Amino acid sequence: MQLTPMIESFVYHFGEMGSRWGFNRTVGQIYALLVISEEPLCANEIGDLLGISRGNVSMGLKELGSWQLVQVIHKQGERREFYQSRGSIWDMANRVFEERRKREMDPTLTLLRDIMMDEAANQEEIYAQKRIAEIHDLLENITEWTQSLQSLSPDKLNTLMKLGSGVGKVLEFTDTFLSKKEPAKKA
Amino acid sequence: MQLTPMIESFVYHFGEMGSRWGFNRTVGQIYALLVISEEPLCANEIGDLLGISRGNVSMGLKELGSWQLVQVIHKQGERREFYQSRGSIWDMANRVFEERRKREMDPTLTLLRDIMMDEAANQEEIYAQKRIAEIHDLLENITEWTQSLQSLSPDKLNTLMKLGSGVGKVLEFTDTFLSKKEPAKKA
DNA sequence: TTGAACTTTCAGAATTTTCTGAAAGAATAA
DNA sequence: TTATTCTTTCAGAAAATTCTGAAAGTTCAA
Repeated sequence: MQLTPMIESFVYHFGEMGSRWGFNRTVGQIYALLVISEEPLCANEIGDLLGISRGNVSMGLKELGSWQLVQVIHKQGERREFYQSRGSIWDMANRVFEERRKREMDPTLTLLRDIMMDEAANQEEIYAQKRIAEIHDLLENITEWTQSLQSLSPDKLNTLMKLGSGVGKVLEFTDTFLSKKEPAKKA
Repeated sequence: MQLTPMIESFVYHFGEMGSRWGFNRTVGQIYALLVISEEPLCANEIGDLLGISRGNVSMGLKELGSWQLVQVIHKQGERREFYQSRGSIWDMANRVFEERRKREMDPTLTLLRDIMMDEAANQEEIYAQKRIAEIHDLLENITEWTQSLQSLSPDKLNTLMKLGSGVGKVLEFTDTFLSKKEPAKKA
């Protein structure tokens, strides 16, 4: 594999973006490389292509492993380990969401719940709790919603995405539909 | 306003989370403070409560302003400026999404499109372009989808969220509905 | 069991990000 | 105008993060 200008610009940009998704630049670059490489790559090759140390590659791959974004391949008669990105683009997006939820949303929800259970000591805390409850409800909603989207088949997810704002029209209709077919389901 | 243990734990946690949402710890803390304070706060008070320098507060407020998350209040007979969080929790979440989309998704989509336009120089680049196209399509889908969600009324959004995985059932039904009422809409 | 070929770890170096505080700027009142 | 009270800016300090490379660890063939 060689780093042509095209591939280079993709890898570098992905590196910058990576830091927004919860991992650092190098990790992003390593991942980008594995995603666009048809062949699995070994650690040395990754280090050479990106111009980073062997140790750094090792750390990066470990991190990507913990996100379940890469897998190790063993080649016939090779002692080295080769690395490959796992699953389809959709799977990857799902894993990133999932992982971020676990690492960020869940602890936040826990903290907010704890605070909501505390006895408010004064007027200020009463107001604070009210706001915190709003935030908690919003995050909980979003969390549950995204989780249920993830459980949808890729096929249905796609339909939903394609609907875009058309989802508004469907909803107008849905109220009646749901209340007839399944009274008091959740809302 | 005083930093009771309850409020402190909220503010600090929000600070940590803030960095995940595109701004740094201090900015997150300042924002948390403004969100749970019923009264607008002045810059000095914020600095004192958080134990950070006056200059840092100024930078933080500027940043939050650029995200349109805070607004300045002028009090009768006061020379100081007071700051307040803007809008409801939903509005805030929307602004953060919006801002991140502009800063991260849009540039990425542009880059990916550029790469897709390039002539592939060899087999490797052909494969790379294929993958890049997949990523592009996914991101574009997500971007359009979230944008159209944002244009929904809070009311409808709420219904949608509450639906959770029930959305799957609605979809089964939707195919027929949409193709009858609006043939060849988008999907 | 040894040695070759690899991987991982981690202390300290390098880099990047954030923060401070002094100085400059702005608004207002007298 | 000047004095006062606030805000902003930004160079350099401090802190946090990331990276390197040498050493230790692992695996396997012979």
